[in-house]
Amino acid sequence: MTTQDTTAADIGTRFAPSPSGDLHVGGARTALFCWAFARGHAGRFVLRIEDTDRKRSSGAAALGFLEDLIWLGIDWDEGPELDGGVRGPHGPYFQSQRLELYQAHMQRLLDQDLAYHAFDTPEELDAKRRAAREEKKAYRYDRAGLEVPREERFARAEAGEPHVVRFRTPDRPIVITDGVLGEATLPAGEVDDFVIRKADGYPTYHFAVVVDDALMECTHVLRAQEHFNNTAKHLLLQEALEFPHPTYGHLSLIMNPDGSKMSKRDKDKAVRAAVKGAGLDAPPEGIIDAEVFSNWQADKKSQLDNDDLLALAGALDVVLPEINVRDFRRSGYLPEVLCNFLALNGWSPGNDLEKFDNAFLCEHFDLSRVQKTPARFDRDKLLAFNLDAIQSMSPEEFRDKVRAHGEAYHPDFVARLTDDQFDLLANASHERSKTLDELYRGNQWLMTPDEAVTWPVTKAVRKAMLKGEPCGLELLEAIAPVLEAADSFDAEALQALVNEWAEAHCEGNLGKIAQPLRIAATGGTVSPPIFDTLAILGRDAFRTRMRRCIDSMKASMGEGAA
RNA sequence: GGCCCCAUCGUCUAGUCAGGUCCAGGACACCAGGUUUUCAUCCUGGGAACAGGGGUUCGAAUCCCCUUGGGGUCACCA
Repeated sequence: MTTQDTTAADIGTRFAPSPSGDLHVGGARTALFCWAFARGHAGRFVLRIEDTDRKRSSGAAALGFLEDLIWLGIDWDEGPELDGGVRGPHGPYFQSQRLELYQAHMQRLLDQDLAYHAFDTPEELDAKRRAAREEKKAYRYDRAGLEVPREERFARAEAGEPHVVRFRTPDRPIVITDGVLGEATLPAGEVDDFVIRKADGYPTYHFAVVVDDALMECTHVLRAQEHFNNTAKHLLLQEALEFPHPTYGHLSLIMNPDGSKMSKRDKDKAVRAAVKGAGLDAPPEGIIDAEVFSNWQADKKSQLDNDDLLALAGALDVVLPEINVRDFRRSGYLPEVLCNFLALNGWSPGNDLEKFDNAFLCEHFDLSRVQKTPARFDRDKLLAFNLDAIQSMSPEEFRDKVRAHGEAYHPDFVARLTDDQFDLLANASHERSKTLDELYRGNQWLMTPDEAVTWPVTKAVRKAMLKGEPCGLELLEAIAPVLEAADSFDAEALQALVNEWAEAHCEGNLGKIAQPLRIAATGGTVSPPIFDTLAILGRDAFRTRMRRCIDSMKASMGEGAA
């Protein structure tokens, strides 16, 4: 279990997900650790696609998660490439393309009676499983298949009778040695004669993983803790096939803050709660298909596809919990921050150090410091890390990154602004940005045409505009001509101008006039610093808005009095 | 339910393997002040944990046992 007597060049790790368009954060962390371990030991990092489930892997394999890995900064030495190519000497890297390989090793087991054909029907097995459940006992396969004589088994299989192949599990305790958890012993009888080839001829996960780890020379297998008990099966298979045992390391799961398992279903859950809260029995106009919606409502276990979920969440103003790497990217997290934070969930370098980059992780990652307990995913802390990273960027770096993010996720927003406006906005938003997405979510006032801005009289608006003597609205009317006649409309000039005016008219209290101006410019009370806000908007747009605001406020005052 | 594993502030964790320097350190969150033209930052201070019970030992967060709690797993899914 130590790597002391293995030379660094011999080390190989792999990340072996089933094909999917999205990478779950738990998977991302597993990939990150496997990658860091290989890189830190001058080893190989292999990417393998576990697509032995024909039902789930229907059609062309969706390999969108490769993009997620690349975005995170995780590269691989062997495996499929994004453009459809392949690299590495141990291919193919899709298990569905390695069937002959499995078959050859399967035959060895069959010939040696280490495995056998079994003809039980799924219905028979189901019945036995149910019976075991009713007796409150763990189900174990009863070896009914072995009651058929050997010759007959081969003959019937040869004749094409539907069957599976089961591994003949030796009747003895199994010791699992794990680089993270230490040693565990499963009592004899715990592992039954598990299926290694399905009726459709495909190997099961257990068989494929053992053959491939050996053939692809994976010396270290880091995977989720849900595989811990499977390791016993894999150890047995390795012995039967005379393969070496890799070093195993089982990583604890990543949980929600409430302790439940982090799952894509959480997104549906959040939206369902909002739908229920809003008392909706049909989708908001034009958001998603009504039939899709009602089917989704009828079956509480069903899941909406991501675009529908996003649309519905947007309409209901709920924030979806980020689950996949893609979600975090969309929310404006930086890849290096996500890696750092993911690594910190389950590993720590010690010495109270918690901010580090991937290079550091590669250099220092080791199994002995991996946490054994499940970690709850704390988005607040991730957000704080992201804030720190954004604040340490140069203005140029922030502008470029926030712009790239906008072009990907808010193209209409970016298109609506001139480059100068965008740069002003980026600079004004930098110090208050926790994510790359906030600029877009927080500045919708820039997206509204000047003639369409409205001024709802919220509590904060009432306070800034209508309270005090003189009230904000009066001040706004007083300063309007001054601003309209301003020589220059850049932030600095405006600041000088308004400051001077405030000196004369508000006893130097800038706050008295700043909020009315902000409300006039944006329709609300939140925006970047006021002079930046005005400068970004520009003189003409601001004048239009200010005049309309004054009219609107007067109108609502009239209503209030009536 | 059977089996396996685990257990430090609300959360992520340092300290545990080589028992004393730990009436337990850091970070996030929280609370109280302060800075600030809104929001967000930012600054200062504060509360907050060794799950419980037995041992071993001069001495235990650290070693052992039990209880409790948590997680995983019991498919022709991976």
